[in-house]
Amino acid sequence: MRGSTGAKGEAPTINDVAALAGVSKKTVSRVINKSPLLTEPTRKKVEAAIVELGFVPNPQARALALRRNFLIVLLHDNPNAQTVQNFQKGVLQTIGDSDLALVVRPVDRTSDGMLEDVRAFLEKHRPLGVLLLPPISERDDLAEVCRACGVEYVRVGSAPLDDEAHCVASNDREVVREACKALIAAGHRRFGFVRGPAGFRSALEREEGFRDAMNGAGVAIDDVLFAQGNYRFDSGIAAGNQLLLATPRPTAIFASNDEMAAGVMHAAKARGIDVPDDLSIVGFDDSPTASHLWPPLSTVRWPIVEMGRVAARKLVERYLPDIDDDEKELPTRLPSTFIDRGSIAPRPD
Amino acid sequence: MRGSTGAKGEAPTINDVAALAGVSKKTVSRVINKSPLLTEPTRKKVEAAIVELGFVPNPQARALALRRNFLIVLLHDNPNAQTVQNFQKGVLQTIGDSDLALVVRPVDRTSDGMLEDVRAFLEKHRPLGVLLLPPISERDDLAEVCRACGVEYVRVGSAPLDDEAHCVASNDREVVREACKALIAAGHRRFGFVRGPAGFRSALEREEGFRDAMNGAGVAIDDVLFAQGNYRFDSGIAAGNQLLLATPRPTAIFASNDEMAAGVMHAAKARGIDVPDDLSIVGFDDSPTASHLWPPLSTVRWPIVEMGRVAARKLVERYLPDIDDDEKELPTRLPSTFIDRGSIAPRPD
DNA sequence: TTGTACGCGTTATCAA
DNA sequence: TTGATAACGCGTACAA
Repeated sequence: MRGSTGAKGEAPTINDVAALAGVSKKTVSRVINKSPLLTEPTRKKVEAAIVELGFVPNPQARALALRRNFLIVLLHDNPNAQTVQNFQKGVLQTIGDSDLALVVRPVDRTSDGMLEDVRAFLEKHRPLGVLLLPPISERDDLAEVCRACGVEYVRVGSAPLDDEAHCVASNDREVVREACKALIAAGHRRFGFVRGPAGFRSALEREEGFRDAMNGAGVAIDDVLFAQGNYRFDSGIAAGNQLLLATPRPTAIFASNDEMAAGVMHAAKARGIDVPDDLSIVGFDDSPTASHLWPPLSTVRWPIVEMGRVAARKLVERYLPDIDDDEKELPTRLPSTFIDRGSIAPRPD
Repeated sequence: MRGSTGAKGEAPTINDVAALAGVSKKTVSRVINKSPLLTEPTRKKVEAAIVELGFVPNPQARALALRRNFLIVLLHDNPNAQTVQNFQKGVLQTIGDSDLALVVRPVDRTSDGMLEDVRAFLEKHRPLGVLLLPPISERDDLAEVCRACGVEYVRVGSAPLDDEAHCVASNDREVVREACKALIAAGHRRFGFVRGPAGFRSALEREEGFRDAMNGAGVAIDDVLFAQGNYRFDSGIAAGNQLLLATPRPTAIFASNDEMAAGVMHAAKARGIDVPDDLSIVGFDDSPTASHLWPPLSTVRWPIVEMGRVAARKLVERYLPDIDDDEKELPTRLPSTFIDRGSIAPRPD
């Protein structure tokens, strides 16, 4: 399989190809980089030599000469492992057979030096581009750091966070509205809402969607019980305990993510409140947990693999225009899906 | 914060440092690489220049000169996102402030070209080392590819898969035995066991641990009901349905991972069998789902972050002997923990 | 203990 | 359209 002429056992270089094809290094380089000003016979000759030797361009040398590494960095501070994983999957679908590699870089949003750390990392590794996952994708100062370092970026979020070329977004507000409409259609009028952490765009969007649904159905917001959460399981339990103590008790609770919805379900079970007969619950994320719970949790699914694919293509396209030119326009909005499982039942009476 | 002398706005190079310090490039190089044969004043001079310029060695140039990239590759084909994530966390704790970067590379174990893909990837990117997560860590041919490419590797597994320098292992057999002893101590004598996929070392080790416990308690293996699973939720449901149909019904089921345990729990709930009053269940992995289920699932936790830390150190140590020389020996066995939550109850009677 | 000259494999410049 | 030659920034013989 390897180059049949790999005399010294070492990988063949551009010089070997040039010598074999009887041309100069630069011409070989032009073939590699698909320069348009090449004679067809020259190109053929070189390509034949490349195949014969099994030549593969050395990425280290290219990186040095181009002052740019063929790397995509996935920057995230995401507690949801499955989301990160699925996004990676999408990115890798895009860069699969190319020369690119994916570097994963978790960061600590609570750290003071975070911004400087990222800047140092980017200046050191000079990646082609950066992919930003929420919640840190929401920070404009991070995007600014990327620009300052001359590194392209694409941000992923619950709603558009930047111009079309630099973001990929879900439609949290609309899909939450739709999910809540399902609760309303089941007859519910007494609602609880578990908020996501303050300052998170996703938390804001989901709450807006919830409010839209309430308004649309003529449910007074004043009658809705709100509880603050932080996207984690424990905060869901606390919120559930708080909401389920109220009189009259809500018959339906929307939690801004699945972890908290699972917590609400815990709180209900611990109080002998049956889900869904006494209480309907809807979450957000379609985490693995959602389908494993009993009853299976109705929730919302981001098209996260697709988002990874698209985000990576937005990033890579301008550097590797040969990737799949003839493809459709790259969307900025990738709509989420409401998945109605078993945690919604008609209002108890 | 940047070098105050960064005249052209470009990053300072080793030449700038040499010029400022009044020494040669090589001397600067020696300082960077901590060569022992340097005068103290020379070193000080150079270090002062480095700080003044804010010089950071260019990794691309180093990679080219050393014919080696300062990259660690995490190779995995692991369906458990949380495991991968936590392992990454551990790896990053080790390489945190160094020049290293972590490249994540999912592979498809079912693909024919997998081995060649990995080889091509390694030859192209020339990483310092590779970290292998189960189940692909169990494949000796993959380790062989690493050796052939001159790339160091460390394998992670349920039991030692290689010599001490090249692996980090849990003690699945022992900890499963311990977990099952808890079931026996609760009075259970009629067991069901849900197997992991055939050919997986982890599946084998866990079954052996289960058998050890049965033998130790004088429970005849012939009286145990076995069901085959594939580590996925659906197979857990199927296995649960199969086991719970038997007469007499098992009062305790050990599932070889949490996903399948959740499936068993589903099957039980769907049949109106109460967990844990009618049926005790134990899983393995301590996935996020485990604590979110109702009742919370008793399970086993790998010290996966620690494993990532140790595995990375085993890999990096010989290349960066200055990392933390004065640390303790690096262990090969990192014992797992049995976590008894709410899914075990005394045998019903 | 330090410096000189060259190599690593690719791309860029600019002339032919 | 092609080629000779010089970067790119660092490491290593080998000499001093």
